[in-house]
Amino acid sequence: MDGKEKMDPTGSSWRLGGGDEFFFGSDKDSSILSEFVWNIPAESSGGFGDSDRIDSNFGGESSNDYVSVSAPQRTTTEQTAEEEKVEASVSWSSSEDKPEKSLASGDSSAKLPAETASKARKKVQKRIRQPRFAFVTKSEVDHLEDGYRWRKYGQKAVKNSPFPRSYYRCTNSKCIVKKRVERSSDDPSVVITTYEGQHCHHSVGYPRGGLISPDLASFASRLSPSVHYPAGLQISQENSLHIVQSQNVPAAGKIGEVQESISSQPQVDQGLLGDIVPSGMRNG
DNA sequence: CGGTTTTGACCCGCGC
DNA sequence: GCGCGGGTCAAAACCG
Repeated sequence: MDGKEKMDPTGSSWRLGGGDEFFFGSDKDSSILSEFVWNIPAESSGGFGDSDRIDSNFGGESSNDYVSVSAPQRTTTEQTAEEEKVEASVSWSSSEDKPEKSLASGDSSAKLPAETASKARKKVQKRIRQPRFAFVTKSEVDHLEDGYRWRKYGQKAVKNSPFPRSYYRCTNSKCIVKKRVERSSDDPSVVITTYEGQHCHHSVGYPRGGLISPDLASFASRLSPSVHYPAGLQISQENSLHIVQSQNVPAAGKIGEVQESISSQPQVDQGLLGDIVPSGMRNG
């Protein structure tokens, strides 16, 4: 049971999903966040799901990139009015993930009998890892509204944590985005949300200029290794992320502006308009 | 009635 | 090769 410790809760960084991603622990991020002066106007707390355009390419080419973004957030306070601000730490990572996930999606095989299904399952065992990023959020609600609709498809007890981990999948059949939600065993008030993949559609919400997770997602997804960001971030290519805090971020309540700045990077968004899926996956 | 959640079983990767 | 832990499936239950 304790033969293999995959995680290192005591470390300054956490390893998840086989060590693909790093992000700052709650204890650390608090200090980090304090260095990051991401001021989000209260007016922007209109809602959690206002991402308009989630279109960006994960740097699929880059082998190991780690990006981390930290930013104080405001919850939608749907049911947690006392939760004024949510501190979030975002980290993103990508690895050689091939979009052959369609196989596992079970598109070709319509409905197989239980027998065949189990067999088919054996064949379809290529678990492809999508680029993903996680962010730590201080919130009382574990499942934060992010503008997308999710369907829970599993829940598992986490080893070093008394809290279970929930698995969600985007309800959009064409969207392969998944996310995991779990509470930090170290700080129950912290929720760790891990997104995997990219939405190929717009959120169900509407643009309101709020800072919400999809925005962060899109934001983070645009980041490329060894690139300087207006947010004062610098990403190292050495499987470890470095946050070079230096000044206030211009994220004056609108990550979208930041996206604009970032979009000037190569291979970022080619005006795909939501079709971030690799050309190979795009089935007209 | 359709969509979502629950939950146990199954599968896979990894470390030993 | 084995055991463990994580991730996913799928049927049943649940809910609006």
